[in-house]
Amino acid sequence: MKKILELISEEMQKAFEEAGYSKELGKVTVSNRPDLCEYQCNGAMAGAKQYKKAPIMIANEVVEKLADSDVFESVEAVMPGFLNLKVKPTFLKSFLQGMREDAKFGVEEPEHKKTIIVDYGGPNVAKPLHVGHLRSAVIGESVKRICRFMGHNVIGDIHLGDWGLQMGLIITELKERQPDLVYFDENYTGEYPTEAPFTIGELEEIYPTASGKSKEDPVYKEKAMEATFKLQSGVRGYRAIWDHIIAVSVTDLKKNYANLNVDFDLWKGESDVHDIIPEMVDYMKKEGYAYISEGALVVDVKEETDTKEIPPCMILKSDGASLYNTTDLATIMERMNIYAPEKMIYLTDKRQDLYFEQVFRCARKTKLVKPETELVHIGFGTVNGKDGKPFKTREGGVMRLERLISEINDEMYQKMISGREIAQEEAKQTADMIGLAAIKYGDLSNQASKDYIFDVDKFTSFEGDTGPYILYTIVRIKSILNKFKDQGGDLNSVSLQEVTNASEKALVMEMAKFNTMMENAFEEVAPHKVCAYIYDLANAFNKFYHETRILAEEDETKKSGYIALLVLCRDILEACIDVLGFNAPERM
RNA sequence: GUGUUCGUAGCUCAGCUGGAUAGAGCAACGGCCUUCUAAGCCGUGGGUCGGGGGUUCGAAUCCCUUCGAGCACACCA
Repeated sequence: MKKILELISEEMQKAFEEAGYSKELGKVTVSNRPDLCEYQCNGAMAGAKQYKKAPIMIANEVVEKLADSDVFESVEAVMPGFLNLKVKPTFLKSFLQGMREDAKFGVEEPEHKKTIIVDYGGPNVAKPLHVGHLRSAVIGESVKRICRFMGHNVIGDIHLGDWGLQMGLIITELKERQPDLVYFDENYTGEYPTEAPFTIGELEEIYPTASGKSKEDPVYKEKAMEATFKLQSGVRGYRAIWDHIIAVSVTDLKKNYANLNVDFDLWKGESDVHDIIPEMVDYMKKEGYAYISEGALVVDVKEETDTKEIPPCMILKSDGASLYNTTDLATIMERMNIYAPEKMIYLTDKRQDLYFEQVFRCARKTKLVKPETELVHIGFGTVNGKDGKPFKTREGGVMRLERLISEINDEMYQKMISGREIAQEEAKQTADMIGLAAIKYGDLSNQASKDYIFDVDKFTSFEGDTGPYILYTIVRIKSILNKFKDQGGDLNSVSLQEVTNASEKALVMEMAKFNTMMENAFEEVAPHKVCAYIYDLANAFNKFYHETRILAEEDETKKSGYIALLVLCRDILEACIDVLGFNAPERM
């Protein structure tokens, strides 16, 4: 289905051509002066120089050609040469009808369905999730869903940090505490226990302890590195402990991500590519891409057009060990082999911009990917507290994600139960939904690349441009539709009508922007555009709502049109919040 | 030092592929609930778009310069 601006522009372009001007001038945009018109075209001014004519003269000639247009209700030429446009209700009605009949409200299936891998989440096993993990999860999930909505084949990969020194640290600390565990007995040949010798709570305490010790004690650090090496070289007992760590940790991670309404198609980790690293390194050496520099194996990624020095991409450290780059490149290689994606989108902190530039260049240069494979890094800003510094708890510690969520949800719960009768269970469930919407919308409505202030007070006040406001609007619509059904109405038999008043027309024009907006959000990988859109749409609806008596409307045809409009509006809003990764309750 | 991102209302942010009077939310002030959920709606005040040049009929938007802030610059991830 075409976009509304395309249809309007086509009509305008025809008029420009008929008047003897280039059709490119007929580009129409949404008006930035809604008090004057609905859409505008500035082509007359752009063409003035080319045709050596006053813009207003060109504009007047174009106006004449549009005298009996099916699209425009009015076309006015205004000094110095603006073309101010209003569209006909019949035109809007048929456009909206098209949206209504389409499962994706006018978003077309792509000509070519791409396979896209979204790499986000990136938690380390055995470490609890904290606010820093929030953005990757929330933005990544939304990016994944936007791509999916656009009709592509999308794979979300959590890309666990499960293979580095941290694993050696945990194993070392475990050995210090429980040296008699069977895993540390080199002569043991039997089966290892199926139960892990620790809980998630213990694991989360062990890691920071071990990490602290290794920073102060070189001997301890040496042990941890040795343990890491033993693990990576396949020592049985160490692998068995590692399996436990992963199992315990992943179970906990799944629970936490589920609370955020985030789910991954792949739970791959750095460990998954460990075995193919030698193969990749050999290939890079053999093809002459990689060489030894200052003891380390590197690939040059400089380009002539660079305005700055780009350091080479390091493949192996001078001690021969692999590093982050190595696993990322090996992961790219593996993904190309298994899934052959046409696009890979990475979500990490924006401080890793240069790093990903190096990795992407290296992957291209060494032909791990095809020349046309798109590699995209979306770097997001840090989450700061009200003071502008990285977000902390009131006591100054790192804020765990679980705690953050429960604090917000508790606030929502209090709001739910104050001054009204509601079952405790329903209040709890609804509070959780609203809390999640508050957190996610609060994050997503900011541009990903910017740092943002995570202000708990702001999030729990839920007035204005917030997730709860969006949910509230949806709930309002649902409530009206439910009443309509209670009064014997049938949602399937209502039909759209031509708009009759200003706020209704404004609402319809907002709804009509949907496919344009979604395509734009996809192309720019920008969930915040979806947020901005539903905020505008919710505003347009609420204004319409206040000016219009819907259920009390006596003209049945008109009422039918209102209800049809509400159904479509609800469906669009719900499609949008689904893409953002949250849902609306029935009541709130 | 080099590169990079950014600087818009008291605060948090949109707008940036050039268009008419620069927009929201919060905060402040004032209206609107016997009528479809007031977590809402309507209104008032608040700006040299960091500064200075330039391109253009027209610049918050593009170019240059300058000031200020954040971040990154091979053996961490």
